[in-house]
Amino acid sequence: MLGAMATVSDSHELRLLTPQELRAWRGMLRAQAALAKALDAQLEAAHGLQLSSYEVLTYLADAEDERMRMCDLASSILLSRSGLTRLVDRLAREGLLQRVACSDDARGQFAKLTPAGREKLRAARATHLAGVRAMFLDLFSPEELDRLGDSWERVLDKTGWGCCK
Amino acid sequence: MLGAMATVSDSHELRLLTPQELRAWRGMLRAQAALAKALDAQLEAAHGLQLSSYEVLTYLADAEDERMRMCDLASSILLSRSGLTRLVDRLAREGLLQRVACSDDARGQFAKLTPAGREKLRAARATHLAGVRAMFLDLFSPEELDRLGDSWERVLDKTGWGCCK
DNA sequence: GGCAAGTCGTTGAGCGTGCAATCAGAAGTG
DNA sequence: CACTTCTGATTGCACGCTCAACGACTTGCC
Repeated sequence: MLGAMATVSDSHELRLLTPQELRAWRGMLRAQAALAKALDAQLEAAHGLQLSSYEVLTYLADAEDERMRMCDLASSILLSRSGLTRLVDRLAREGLLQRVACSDDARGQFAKLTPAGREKLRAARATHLAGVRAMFLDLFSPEELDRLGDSWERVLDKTGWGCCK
Repeated sequence: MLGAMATVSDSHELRLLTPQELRAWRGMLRAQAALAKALDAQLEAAHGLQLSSYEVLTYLADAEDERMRMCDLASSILLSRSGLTRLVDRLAREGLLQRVACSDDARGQFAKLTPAGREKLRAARATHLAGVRAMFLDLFSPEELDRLGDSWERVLDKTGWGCCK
């Protein structure tokens, strides 16, 4: 203990992280990375679908008339507009969605789910939700999940990301 | 409430996420993405250093003799071996570290911190830790941090990432 | 000792993403 | 109505990452 304190004094003007802080912080980084990679690999193996593609399909399925504007979609999944353009390109090429011109705003484009996309999502959702439960949700009680939700909200307020970059 | 239950029955064979679950899950995804981007941008702006580079320097600084084997480093920062090769290339080109042959194992390479790298890290650490505190650590009490640490540990056990891919 | 299998690090190819520039169209101002 | 300014979406480019393949070396086994 005292030994640890002594070596900490090599911080010249800076308060370093306590072990608890370090554990919470590095744990978060690793856990999130591990989760994302595991879920992505699972989805890829089972349905040949990337996590970002899955997210797009999910948002579309939940949206009015199964379609969304490109920019809304981009900010929903935290992707740049250019990144989304190409992602939608790929999904359209696979026939999972199609572009539809926007009548209100001639600049705009909708991405709209196709029947094939809806079916793909139906199949993938089972896999994905099972994974999310097994690797995350099932590890926590409802109270813990509420607390976690509160935590994220605090973080998101602080970083200021109600909307996108 | 009952209305919500009724609409949930559109899940044919599948239990969908409750609002609490959805909040905890999506919140985690967004919070982590927002944090990583904010911290990365901050470090880049202040010191022209990416988060992954910073991580490498940190691990080296904490290591015996300020050097680590390439593969250990790769698994520490959750990067593929080839990814690390190139990352170390960049850092070596900037003079922040150097490669050193390993005498025990002629296949091996060490990445070793240079004085310039040590100095760079010293400067960057202040920026980074301030950011981590402001956007994450300061938002939680010590008890909450402990609970979060426990949570990550559970997740990491479940995904099985003591070591790398 | 000699051979097979495994490991370490690097390289080439391919992919997904962000940034900056661009174009089309909308919205605000005189 | 003409003019500027802003926004939505796309494209070229550069970058960083992974995967697969490789060469160098180590380890285990007969």
